[in-house]
Amino acid sequence: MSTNRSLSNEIAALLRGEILDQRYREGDRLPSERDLAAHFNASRGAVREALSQLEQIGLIDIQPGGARVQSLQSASIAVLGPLMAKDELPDPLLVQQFLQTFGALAALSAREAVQSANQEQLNRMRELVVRMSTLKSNFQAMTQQWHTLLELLTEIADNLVVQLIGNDLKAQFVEQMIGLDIQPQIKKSVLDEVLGALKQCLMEKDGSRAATAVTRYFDALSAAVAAAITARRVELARQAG
Amino acid sequence: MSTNRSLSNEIAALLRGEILDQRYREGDRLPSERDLAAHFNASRGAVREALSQLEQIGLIDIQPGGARVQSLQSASIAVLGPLMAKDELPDPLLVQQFLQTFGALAALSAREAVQSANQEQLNRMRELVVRMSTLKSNFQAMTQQWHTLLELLTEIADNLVVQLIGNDLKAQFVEQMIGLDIQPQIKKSVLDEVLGALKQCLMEKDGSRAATAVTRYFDALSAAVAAAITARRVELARQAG
DNA sequence: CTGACCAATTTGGTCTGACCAAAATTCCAC
DNA sequence: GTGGAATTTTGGTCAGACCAAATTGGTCAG
Repeated sequence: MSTNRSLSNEIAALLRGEILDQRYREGDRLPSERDLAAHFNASRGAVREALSQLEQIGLIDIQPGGARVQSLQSASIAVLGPLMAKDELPDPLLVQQFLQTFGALAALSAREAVQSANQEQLNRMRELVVRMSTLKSNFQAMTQQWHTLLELLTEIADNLVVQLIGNDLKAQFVEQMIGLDIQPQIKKSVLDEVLGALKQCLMEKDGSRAATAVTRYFDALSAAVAAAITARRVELARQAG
Repeated sequence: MSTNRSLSNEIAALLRGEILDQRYREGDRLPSERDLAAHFNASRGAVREALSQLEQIGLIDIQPGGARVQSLQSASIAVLGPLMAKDELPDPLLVQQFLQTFGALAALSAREAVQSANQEQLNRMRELVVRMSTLKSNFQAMTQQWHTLLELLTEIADNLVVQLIGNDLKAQFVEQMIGLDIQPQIKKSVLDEVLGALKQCLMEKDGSRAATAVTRYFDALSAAVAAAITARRVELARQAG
């Protein structure tokens, strides 16, 4: 997807980077399509397609008379990926917010899934949770299990809105994070609590408590990941300075 | 935004509608850009910009050799608006899922906002909740207050990810709903419970309970709106038949 | 000097026709 | 049949042109 190296995509990426770097202020006019074409040594058509992409994600507003930069707050999710990839390490706060938000949606899925699941689905979920309990020491493997569980939850919950948002979030986030090889430290006690609660919820078909447990996990995860990124940032700064 | 009546946007809307109407199956090849240009009596450039839009929202995948339709499940949020506007009345289930999801994000905002608010912000929130208590009988006015409260919550919570998702959701949803003039029936007892809980949470700075209260409200709201839409559908069918 | 009005210029939207590289298709030899 | 080469189709890009709307700049009345 991001590996699409067409010229218009490259131009879009460059302009997007400049806007996210605040090199234009909100409301500023971008150079005209003809100027941009000359600047990038491209045709107007290629520039137009690039600008069209930026308009789709809400970064600019194209009108006869000129394209204007819009405020980041009014953009769409699609800016998150580039925003996080801007620097070598993503902004810890942004990552934390990202995981918290993802957690909120996962909690909703968990609630609905547990409430509406049939016995066989409950068993499948339970299996996954049990298997996770045996992997507490291996973060990588456990994360894999979490992915599987979350997929199962969204499948059972069958909420198209959550699914679509999840698509966008994953597209923006996952490819950024896998390369970082972050090893967050989550307290074993929290993990035990979460997994234990999940097991019980599955037996009692208590969706609300399942949501609470998932929220608890993502709270811990987001805090731990943010801490890990901050630590690495400090380390990088020490090496550089 | 949607009123942009440029040719390429019209073509994009038409193709989008055809895809959402399942007139192409997942994996099917769209007609070539040249064929589409001839079909719509437009130039290839205009068609290309339209296709580029559809690719951005994940409905199609453009590759040398042809553009292929992707599964709806792998698309982006931007398809929700057109999907709901497809028929005269939106799908009740989709609307319900929409409001539930929105509620989950609102609950997250509420939790973070209440936890991190200073005394002045707490007072402002409290004011809004109190005012809402006096408007229980007027759904329209109370909804307005809810909007204000949610805006305040997101502002205080200051979570960019939630904000961006909220932008997208509102862009897809609000303009569809305001025209419907739905009057959902929410039990007074639920409203009392929610508002009372909120008041108490604000005094005790209990973010988690605030989240629970917001969730409770949106659960009731989504069920009521879905019921209202279903009722109107039945009525329409009766008139038509 | 200010503000309203008008003309010239700039800018986005579209069209036409062309070329290239990669994918898809066809066709042929084995 | 089957595999591979040749052909066609398709997306990506370029160049130059025209139109309508918006911007800009100048002009003139107050």
